[in-house]
Amino acid sequence: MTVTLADVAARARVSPATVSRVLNGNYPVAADTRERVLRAVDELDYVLNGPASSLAAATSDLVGILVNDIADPFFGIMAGAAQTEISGPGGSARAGCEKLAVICNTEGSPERELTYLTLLQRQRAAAVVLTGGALEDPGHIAAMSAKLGKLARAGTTVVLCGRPPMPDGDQVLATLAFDNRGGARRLTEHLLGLGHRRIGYVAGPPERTTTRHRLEGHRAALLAAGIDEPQDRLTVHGSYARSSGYTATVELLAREPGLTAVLAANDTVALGVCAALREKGLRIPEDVSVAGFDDLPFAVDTWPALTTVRLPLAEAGARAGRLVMGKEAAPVGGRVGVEGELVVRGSTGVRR
Amino acid sequence: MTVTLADVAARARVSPATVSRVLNGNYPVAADTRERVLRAVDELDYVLNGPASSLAAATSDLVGILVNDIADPFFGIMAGAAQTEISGPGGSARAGCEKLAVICNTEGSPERELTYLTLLQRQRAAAVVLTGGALEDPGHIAAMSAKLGKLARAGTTVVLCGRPPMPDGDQVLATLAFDNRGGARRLTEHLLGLGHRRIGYVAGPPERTTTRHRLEGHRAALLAAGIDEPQDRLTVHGSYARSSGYTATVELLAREPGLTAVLAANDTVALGVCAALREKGLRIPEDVSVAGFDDLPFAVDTWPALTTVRLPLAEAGARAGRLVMGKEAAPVGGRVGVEGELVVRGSTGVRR
DNA sequence: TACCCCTTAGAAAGCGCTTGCTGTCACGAT
DNA sequence: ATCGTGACAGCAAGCGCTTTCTAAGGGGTA
Repeated sequence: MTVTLADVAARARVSPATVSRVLNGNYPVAADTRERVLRAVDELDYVLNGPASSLAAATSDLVGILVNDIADPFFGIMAGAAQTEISGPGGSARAGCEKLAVICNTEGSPERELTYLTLLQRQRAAAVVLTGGALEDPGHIAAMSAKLGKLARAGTTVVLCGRPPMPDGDQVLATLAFDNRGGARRLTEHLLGLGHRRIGYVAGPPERTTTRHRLEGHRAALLAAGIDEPQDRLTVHGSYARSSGYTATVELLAREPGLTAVLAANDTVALGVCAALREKGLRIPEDVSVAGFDDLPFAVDTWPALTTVRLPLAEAGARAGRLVMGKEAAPVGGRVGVEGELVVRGSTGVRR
Repeated sequence: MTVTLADVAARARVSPATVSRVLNGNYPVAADTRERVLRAVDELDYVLNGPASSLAAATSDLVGILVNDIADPFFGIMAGAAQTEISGPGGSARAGCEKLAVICNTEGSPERELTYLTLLQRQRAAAVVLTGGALEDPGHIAAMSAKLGKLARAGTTVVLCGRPPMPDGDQVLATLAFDNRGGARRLTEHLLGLGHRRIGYVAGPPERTTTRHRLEGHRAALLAAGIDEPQDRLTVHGSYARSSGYTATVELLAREPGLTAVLAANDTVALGVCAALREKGLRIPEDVSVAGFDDLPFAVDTWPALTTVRLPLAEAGARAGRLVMGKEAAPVGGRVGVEGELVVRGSTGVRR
C-alpha cells in the first residue's frame, strides 16, 4: 500500500542501502545512480518513514519549543522567531532533511511542562528550547533539572530563552536570561525622576521568577531613592492577564487614593490598569502615570501610548534557535544576559 | 545505555509483550502482573521509544496544527485552544498515551505549508489541523489537495479551521469556515447606517481568500445601498500588519480627502489606520470612523475602543481540536459556518 | 603483468516495539 | 473423570530504515 524504501530501490534497480544513502547524502554515491534513485523517489512519490528512520538512526529531526501561553504575543513572537531559525535554511547541509520545529503550549502548568518534555524525550527530539519564566517551586525545579539532565544525556540539546539559568546548568547548552531586574529598576527610576513617590505595583503571579525579578528591581530603585515604607501595601499580585490589571488597580486605588503612578507586571496587565483608571475618571498621565513591560506591538497603539521596557523578543528567540541548532557557538559559561531598553511614551508624565 | 522494554520485562520477570500490553492497556493483564510491571517502569525510569513504537504500530501520537503567523494572536488563540483540546484530558482512555499536539508556523508561505505537511506525513501524524485563510493560487490549491488526500489515505485525520473548504472536500473530516463575507457586510451596513458614504477599505493581501471574502461582503453592502462608484479607488491592498494600515491610510487620504470612515482588513491593520489618522490631526470617530475585524483582545483597549466583528477564535479552535480527535462527531457534509458578531465600540460614530 | 588501493554497491544484522498466534492453567459443566 | 472455556502470558515475526562489513570493479604504480 504505502511506498517503502525497498520499492524505490527496486524501481531504481539498486539496493535499499543505496537509496538510503542517496537520501541521507552522507556516503559517496555515483552521480548517475543518485540520479536514477531520485527519479524513482519522485515517480513513486516516496515519503520517508520518519519513525523507522528515527529508530534505525537513533535520532529524529523533531525540535520542541515550549511556551507558557501561545495566545500571548510575548511567547508567540519568541517562538515564531525561534522556529523560523530552526527550520529555516542553513539548518543543515542536506536537502529534505529539515527539522520539524514544533511549539508546545504548557499553559503555564508545571505538569504539562514535564509532560511535554517526556513526550519530546519519547520522540527522541533533537533539541528543545524552553521559553518563559520558570516556577519557583523547588520540587518542580528539581524535577525539571532531572528531566533536562536525562534529555541532555540522551543527546538532546537544550537552550533556555527568557528564563533564568538552571541551578546546576550543565544540562543546558545555553541560557538567554532577560534582565528583568534591571529593566524594572530603570522603569521605576524613570517614574521617580518625574517626581512620583506613591507608586502602585501590579505584580504577576508570585510563584514565577519573572514576577520576583521585576518586583525586586522596582523595590531596589525605591530603596535607592530613600523610599522605604512598607511597599507591600502598594503591591498587588495577580496573573499576567489584562483583567488582573483592572482588578488590582481598583484595589490599589482603594488602598491609596493618592496614587500618582502604577507600574504593571507587563504590557497586557497595563491595559487593564488603564481601563480601570479611565473608568474612575482619572486621566493618563495627567492624574496617574502608567507603565508596562515587554513592549509588545500594541503598546504603541494604546492611548496614550505605553511607556514600557522593550525586550528584544524576536532577537532572543532567533538567537535561541541558532544556538540550539549549533549555527552559532554557545558563549562561554553558557549564559547570556539580555537587556531591556526603557521606552518612554505618553503614558507617563511629571507628577502634578 | 538507555532502558528498553526488554529491561523492564526482565526486571518485572515477564515477557516484553506483557510490558507492552500493560503500557498500552488494550489487552487483559492480571492486576498483580500489571502492578509489577508498572513498578519496574517506575524504578527503571523507563520512557517508551516513540519511533520504535510508531514503527511497529504504524501510527503515532503526533498531531500538527498549522498556522500562518504564530506571533499574531489571531492564530495564537486558535492554536492554543485547539492544542488544549487535543492534548487535554479525555483525549484517550489510556494514561501515558497523550497526544503530542504541536504548532507549526508556516509564516504564510505556501512552500512551508507543504513542507510541514510532508514532515507531518513523514512522522505518520495522527491528525492535522489547518488554520487561517488559504491562498487563491490554483497550483497551490491543487498541491494542497493532493497532499491532504495522501495524508487522509495514510490515516491522518484533517480538519480545517477558519479556512474555506477544499474544492473537493473528501480529504477533510470537517471544515470550520468563518463567515467573513457576512461579517464584513454587517460592518459596512453599520457604517452606512451611521450616514457614511465615502468609506475607505484597507484590504489584506489579494492572494488570500480571507481578503477576498471580506472585501466581497463590504462591496455587497455598498452595492445594496446603491453606492456603486468604482470602489477600487477607495480600496488599498496591503499585508495583515499594522504598518500596512498606516501606509494605506496615507494613500487613501491622498486619493479622497473627504473620507469619513475607514474599514480595515483586521484589528491589527486598524491600529495602523488609527495611528495615521491621528497623525494627520483627524479625530476618531468625530472626523473619521474606523473599524477592524476579529476582535482581538487588544481591540477593547485602544482609544477609542475598536468597533469590529468578533470571531469566536477560541471556540472555533477548540471545536476543531475536538473534531480532529473524534471527541465530537463531524457534522453531516463536514462543513460548519462560523458567524462573526458585530461589536460596536467607540471608534465608529455618526457622520458629521 | 601483478599488486594495491580507491570508489562504489550490496548483504545482512539489527534498532525497540507491537501483535497474531500459540500455549498453559484453573475452573465449572457434563 | 473429562472436556470446554476463559483469562493470561509468551513466542516470534515483522514494521521500514540505517550502517557495518564485505565484495566487486577499475585504475595507477612498480
